[in-house]
Amino acid sequence: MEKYFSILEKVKLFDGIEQADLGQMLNCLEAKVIIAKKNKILLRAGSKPDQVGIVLNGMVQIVKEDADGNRMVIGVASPGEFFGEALCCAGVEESPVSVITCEDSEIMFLEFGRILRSCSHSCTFHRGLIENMLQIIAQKNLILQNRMDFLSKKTVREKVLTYLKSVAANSERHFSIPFNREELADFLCIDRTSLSRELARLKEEGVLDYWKNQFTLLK
Amino acid sequence: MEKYFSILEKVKLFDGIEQADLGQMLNCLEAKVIIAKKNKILLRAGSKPDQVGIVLNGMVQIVKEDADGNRMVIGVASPGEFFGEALCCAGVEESPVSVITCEDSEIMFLEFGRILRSCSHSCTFHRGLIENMLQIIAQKNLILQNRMDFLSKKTVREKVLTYLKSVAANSERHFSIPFNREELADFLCIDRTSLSRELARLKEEGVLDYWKNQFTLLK
DNA sequence: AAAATTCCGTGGCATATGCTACAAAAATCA
DNA sequence: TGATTTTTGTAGCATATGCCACGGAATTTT
Repeated sequence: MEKYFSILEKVKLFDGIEQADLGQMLNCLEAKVIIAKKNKILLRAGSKPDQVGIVLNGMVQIVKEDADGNRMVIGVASPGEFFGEALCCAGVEESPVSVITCEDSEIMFLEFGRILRSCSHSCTFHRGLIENMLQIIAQKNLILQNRMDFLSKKTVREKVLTYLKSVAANSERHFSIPFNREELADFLCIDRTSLSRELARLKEEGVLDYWKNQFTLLK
Repeated sequence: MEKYFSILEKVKLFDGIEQADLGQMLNCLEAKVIIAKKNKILLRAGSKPDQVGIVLNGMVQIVKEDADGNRMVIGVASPGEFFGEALCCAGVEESPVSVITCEDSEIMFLEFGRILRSCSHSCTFHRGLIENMLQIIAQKNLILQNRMDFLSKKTVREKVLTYLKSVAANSERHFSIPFNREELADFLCIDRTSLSRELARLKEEGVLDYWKNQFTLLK
């Protein structure tokens, strides 16, 4: 297990846990590491999620399939990130999503029940784990909420402006965004060319100025 | 405090807490009840949220104001529901939302820090509280996630079908929804008449049948 | 039963938007 | 440097969609 310590250190769930305690903790949580080939199913939709997965290396996709069998990727997890935690915490019986490796990967699984319930050794880190978990999920919550703010807008213009303003709120009138055009369009769930067109209009109207991923809100 | 017990019983956060423990617990959590007139600000955007509010009676709105000062209602809480929990758990420093009474109301406030950290009396219910909190937030998470699924669709048709399928997945091909047309349109963030039009098309094409809020998916 | 209100569908209309195709610019690579 | 790929903007087009107005049906109130 020790060889994974360097990556485990970066896992948010373990924030504040002493490196020295890591070994005992993993033991207590019944940590198991599996080596998975590409396209291996780690969690099957419909089954009950009772483990939290941590990506040690490689990459996994969280996918959802609708009734017609169309596969939709709703998220990915890279090394240091994890999956299944919200499902476990919510206590769902049938997972609405599947989790699949999209590269050869190493995955660590923790028994969720062991995170919540202190073991007989009364390990001191359980409280920290739970607090971290609470914080992680709550933050995810806020991100989703925030994202809904502009997804709920009807027009392209509103979506873009709402997004840009929400970014600007945290910084200056001049700022850069972590997306190129296509990614931004995907993020806002709109067509790329419609986005470009609307940005051009906004610039022409003097509402904002931009160059590549650098934006300035005017007025 | 005792007069509030009947409503507190229904608060999810207290699931599994014995009625007999309620008094001591409220004391431990530094519960305070305030009586607020309509339009009283309970949490001001920009301030640090460190209390969880429980609506005992009346009603509150969770509102967000954009840079232009447009007020947008993003949620309400009725008796038995609470607010501020996700913000506290996430540890945000500046609340992105305000909370305002929209009727004369009675509100109970709990110190969030007291929920997380056991007090010196080592009250037995803390663990239960935290588990409840975790579950509540995680479930909210899944609801948001689910809602994003159809909000992210581009066309009215896709949004409606995705929504109806997600409802049908939990029941039969024949089912009813908890919305009338206008509410459904609001929920899906589309125009009501566009919704009616698209439903008419889908019926004509034999994709589904409906009467009021009763739907049947065909094919 | 009459009146008022809510709910729902339809038609007309302007236009915003998705889509395709293409080209210029920028970035990356050889 | 030259070639290739990626990124971005623009134009044309068909149509889906928001919006307004209206009317009928259903429901509630008086």
